[in-house]
Amino acid sequence: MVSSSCLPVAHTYMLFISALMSYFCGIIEFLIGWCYFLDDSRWEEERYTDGVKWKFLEHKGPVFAPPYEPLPSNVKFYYDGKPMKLSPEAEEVATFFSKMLDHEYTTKDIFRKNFFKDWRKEMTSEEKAKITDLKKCNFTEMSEYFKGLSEARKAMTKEQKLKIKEENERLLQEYGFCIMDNHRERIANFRIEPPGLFRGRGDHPKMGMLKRRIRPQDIIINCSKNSKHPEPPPGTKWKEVRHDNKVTWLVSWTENIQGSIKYIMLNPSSRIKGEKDWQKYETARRLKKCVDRIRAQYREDWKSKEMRVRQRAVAIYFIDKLALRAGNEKEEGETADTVGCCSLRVEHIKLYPENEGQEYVVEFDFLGKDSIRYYNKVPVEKRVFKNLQLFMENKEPDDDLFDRLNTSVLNKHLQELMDGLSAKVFRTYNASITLQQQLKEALENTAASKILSYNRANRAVAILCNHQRAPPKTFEKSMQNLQAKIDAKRDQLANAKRDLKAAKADAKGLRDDKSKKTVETKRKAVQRIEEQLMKLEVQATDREENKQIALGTSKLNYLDPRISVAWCKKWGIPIEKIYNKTQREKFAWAIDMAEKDFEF
DNA sequence: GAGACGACTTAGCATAATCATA
DNA sequence: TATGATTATGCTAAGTCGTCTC
Repeated sequence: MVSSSCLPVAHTYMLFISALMSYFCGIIEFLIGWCYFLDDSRWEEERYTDGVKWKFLEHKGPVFAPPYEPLPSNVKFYYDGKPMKLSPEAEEVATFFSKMLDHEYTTKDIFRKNFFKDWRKEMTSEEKAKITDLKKCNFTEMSEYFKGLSEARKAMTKEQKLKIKEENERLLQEYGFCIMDNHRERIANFRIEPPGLFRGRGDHPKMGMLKRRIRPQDIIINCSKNSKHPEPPPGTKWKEVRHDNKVTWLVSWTENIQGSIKYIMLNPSSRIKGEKDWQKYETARRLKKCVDRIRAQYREDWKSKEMRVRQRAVAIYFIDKLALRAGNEKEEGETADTVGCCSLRVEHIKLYPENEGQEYVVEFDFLGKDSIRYYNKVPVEKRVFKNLQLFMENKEPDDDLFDRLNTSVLNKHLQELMDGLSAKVFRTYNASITLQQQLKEALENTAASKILSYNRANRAVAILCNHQRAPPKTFEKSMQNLQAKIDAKRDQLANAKRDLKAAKADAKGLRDDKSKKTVETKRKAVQRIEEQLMKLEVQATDREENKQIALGTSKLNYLDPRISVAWCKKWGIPIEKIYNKTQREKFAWAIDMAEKDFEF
């Protein structure tokens, strides 16, 4: 819990008011709730014990995907060059494919094979008998039709767009919020995922499979007994209505691709998510206090007589030093072949006793989460190197590097070293401590360069955590545009400087007030242009350095927001320069409680 | 201890909304 | 005011990790 000194004045004041009015027993509960609504200091509310997440939960249930609208009769599907009217079920699935025609997915064999197999399941027996080859299917007319619709949407009048916006807002107000205990909370994803073709990442064996439509009878509702239960659409029933207050979800269903459960949960701005987020960073701060001991321990364990201990110790070293993920085992053939630390295979690393002037270099090359490539060459301690050589001895490339280790064993060990410690805490800790250190080291002075140095620090973390993105499609062009702007600004500056020089010469000869004033004006103009130029140059550097790096993920999930808030307060940088609206909402708890002297 | 499962966090991409500029 | 660029938001896949069962 936060110390009472952190409580905002407004909150204290409201509590005082409510204390004064406490004899109005009937309204006291309402008042407290009202106070929390107003001052947003709900992070300081008492927490439940025994895994209870809430006492009261009421919501309106999910919003279902709109029903399928059959194609107009002039839009045709062709098989083997001839138009063919499809049954509504088969047609719907065909539209999913046609909407993706421009995407690389539809050129991939696995995607096409999976799609065709599932599509055929939706066909009538006549259709099934006729449509036997995907290559003979022509979806272009359908594809053009949907492109047309999307163009039409873009070309809508202001009034039409406004109408849609209003309808969305109405839906949001009705379904986008719930009441959890005393608060009206925003729901994250109140719309059920529409049917479509599964888009797995990387070489996913199930890409292209049909993601089926979710119906009310697939839905489990979770709410409190004494709440007004959400109504299923007329003529339908929920699969189940349950009242489990040990979980935070409001709605769940089982998806058909992997058979996993999907949930509707609250928005990151909610009390329940904010508190959890805060807790996560507090655990990472506890790791800071004992990380030296843990590091000494795993270094000691590199020498252990037991192979499993040595493997564990080297794995923790990687997780700590390189911010690798834990690496759970995955079911073969069910998902893309990706790995993390514990699931690394021999083929994923190469050992160099010497490389480019460095000793004991390990080269990592593997696909991690979301099939993002991790490539890194790092020098390691001799003992680690020798251990790795040993772990790889007499193994095939596709054998596990750490054959005596899995995430369960690893996390059990970490839990023993520190309460609440698991592999992912190292990522949070190393990310946050890196940001804090880098911000301390940055010496820039102006607001613009301060923000650049913040972005640099953010970038260092993104690189550590290997958060990559595809370079934006418009990157080259936008870079050229920016360069053109910089060139123009340079010319402008040269002109302004020449003007200033001339004005100075005039003033020297004339020695009157008017020409002195002119010099001053010209001087200011030069100054202004210099500042503008610097700003542009900073922007160009920032953009270039960010080409393939995604900053958002670390900002949102790994960097203790209190570090950023404190930094903003210390240097008088508006928080809006660092966090946009959504981020400010998510980090409201940190903005509320962090002072300029906050230390991670 | 293995394996399945459930609940939750973390992730990149697509699209919508907003902003800047001609 | 239209258009293109940029940023914010939405979407949902893919991880982590604890618990339960055998």
